Amino acid sequence: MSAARYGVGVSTFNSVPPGAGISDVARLAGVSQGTVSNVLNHPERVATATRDRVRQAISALAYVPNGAARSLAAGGSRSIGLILSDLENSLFVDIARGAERAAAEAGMSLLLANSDGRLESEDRYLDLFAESRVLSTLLTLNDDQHFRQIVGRVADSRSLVLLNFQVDPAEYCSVDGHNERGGYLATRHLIDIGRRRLVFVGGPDSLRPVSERHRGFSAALAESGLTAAADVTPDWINRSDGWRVGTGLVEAIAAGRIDGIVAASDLLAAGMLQAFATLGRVRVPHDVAIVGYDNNQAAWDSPVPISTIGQPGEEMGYRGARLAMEELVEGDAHQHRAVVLEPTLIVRESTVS
Amino acid sequence: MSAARYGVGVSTFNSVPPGAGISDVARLAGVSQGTVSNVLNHPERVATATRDRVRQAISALAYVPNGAARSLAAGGSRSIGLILSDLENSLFVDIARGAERAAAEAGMSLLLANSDGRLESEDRYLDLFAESRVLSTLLTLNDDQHFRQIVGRVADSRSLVLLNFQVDPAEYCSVDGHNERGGYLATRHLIDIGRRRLVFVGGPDSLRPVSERHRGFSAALAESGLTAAADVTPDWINRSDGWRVGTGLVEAIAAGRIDGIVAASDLLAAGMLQAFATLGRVRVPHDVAIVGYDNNQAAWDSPVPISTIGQPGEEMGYRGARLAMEELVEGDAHQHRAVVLEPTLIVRESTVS
DNA sequence: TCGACGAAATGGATCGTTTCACTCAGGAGC
DNA sequence: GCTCCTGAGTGAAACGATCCATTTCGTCGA
Repeated sequence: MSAARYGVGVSTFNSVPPGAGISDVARLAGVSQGTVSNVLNHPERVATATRDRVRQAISALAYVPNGAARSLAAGGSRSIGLILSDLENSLFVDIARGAERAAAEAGMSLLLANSDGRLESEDRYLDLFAESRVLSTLLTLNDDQHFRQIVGRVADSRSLVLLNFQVDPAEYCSVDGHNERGGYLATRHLIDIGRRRLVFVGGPDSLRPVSERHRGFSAALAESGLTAAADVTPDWINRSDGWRVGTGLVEAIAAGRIDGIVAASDLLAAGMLQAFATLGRVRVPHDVAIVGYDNNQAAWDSPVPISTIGQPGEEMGYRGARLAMEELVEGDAHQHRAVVLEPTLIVRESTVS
Repeated sequence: MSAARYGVGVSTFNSVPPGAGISDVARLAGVSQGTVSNVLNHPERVATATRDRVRQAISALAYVPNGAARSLAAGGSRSIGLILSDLENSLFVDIARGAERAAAEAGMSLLLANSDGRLESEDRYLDLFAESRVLSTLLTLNDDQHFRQIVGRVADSRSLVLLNFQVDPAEYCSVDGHNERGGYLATRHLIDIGRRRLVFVGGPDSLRPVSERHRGFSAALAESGLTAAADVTPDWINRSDGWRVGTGLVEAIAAGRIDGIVAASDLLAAGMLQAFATLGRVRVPHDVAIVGYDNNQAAWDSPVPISTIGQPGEEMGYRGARLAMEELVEGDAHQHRAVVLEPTLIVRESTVS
């Protein structure tokens, strides 16, 4: 978090005509400012009659409390920030929904931002949130490098909770899906339906969740005395990477050297499926069974609905926000925690017809 | 916008330990507060040497300006708010991206909120944004009723721009896709490829965009001297509605009474496609050609990629934010405008094989 | 009748900035 | 040598709430 952004150009916007302030309300209701403030924030301290009078004045003047003044005087906002790394991915939308629910329950509000996975945006929003004095920031992450860079700059003690990324509880709180178990479940499922020549189609090892899923894959194989039929590492985990990889695998599948694929993401799986469908030499699940990961829209929208590992996105968001709040309440006594959520296997037609 | 939300329960969070303030920086750099403020906001007013000294002090203390105090003193924030009605729909994600770009270009920031299409959430966030004194709010809308309810409560003069919804420029600025033209384009395309027995699968008429698309459909038919083969009005425009409708249409299609469908949304189209695939009596596009609307992920992820009408979502967000800013700059001289963007036909395999 | 008490309301200090009227050097022009 | 500028920096008054120590007042018990 850089200490400041210098030289913000100041263009000239006409500011909003100031509406009624708390003092106007107080005058109209014939009470002091303090009383109006109490009606707003501690209604129980104010006698019913007074309260009603004040409320009437409030509506009459269409008074809207000034959040800035409130935060300043109260020494902090009542909101938490959430920086999402990919709004296209429905997992993150679920996370947002869960976090918002937790915030609403606690009477707080949630500020959203979309970093599109770009380090500089993550940075910018971290700054912005710091300036807004949000009580806490939730940050979704999937890249080890980003993690290192970011935490290097988070100098202040404001609380930070990482989502979709597990870190040493000595450093931060985090909420993550159990990626290793997910990889295991996917692989186990393929083995259970009789597949033996399995491949893990992953992505760069810098993507932490991917490498963890890979570990689960290997564990399941080892457990059954199998070894991987091949190892495939696309550049990234998007649909187009799946397409490329899929094209490259057709030969091996047609030749019977591969009969099951664990993909590190649904997009990857969907891309492969498209490649297979286009090239036409491989039928799913007959010739090869595929399991994806994340339970994205892409998974059930696919030509052949894709079996996948469901991540509890909403719960991830909810737990993350709760964790942030606990951290606030407990203060120095707080011990960071790494919450790990269980993934679930969702069987669709890409593995059993 | 209700004047206030009463009785917000106040739970007790430990507030963030206050960091260095502007006066600490000033002291360390040996200048006045005013000068520090100038370094931050009007660097050109400060001599280079002084400027550097101040900046050093800023990093040394890890000073982060307090946004609340800033907004309070400056009489307004430098952000605009955007309330999205459906994060699952990629159109809205595009809108967010466009709005953010416009904001960033102007040195402003964008506050996001997801209303999930619920009136009460739209309301709550409108309130929240009003308290945050955002300069302007962008609101995506698709329902006539919501529109009426909302504007009834927006009492203050703060600027509001409506997205994905066209209104009388006497009332508000708005940016919308040209839905009638979109409906026309879709229908024209079907006619051009030789289909004659066409159906519009819509949704409740309260959904403004839907009824407009329907108008375009009718216009295209009339132009070619055709009449609609049937009229279908599902309860809503989601995948499940498509499924239901699709099931109901199979008979007519198989009998050759329908050979082309214009769907009011891609989800609707995708649902129908799924129904057809499952029931197995109808082939797309051989027996029936389908055009969707929105160019969602669902459209290209579908078993048969769906021809669709693309909405310029990113541009919609960008133009909306620009409009909001113009409104701010022009002040009273401002004339509301209704920007209407051209949709484009995207041909995929659901209409031509 | 008086004092004590508690609930209700008061009013001013406070939060951390921005803004603006001002002071102050020092250089240019006459 | 005098005035007049100009660019750089100062310092205190807002901004609009919250907070809290204090005052007011009605009631109750003795």
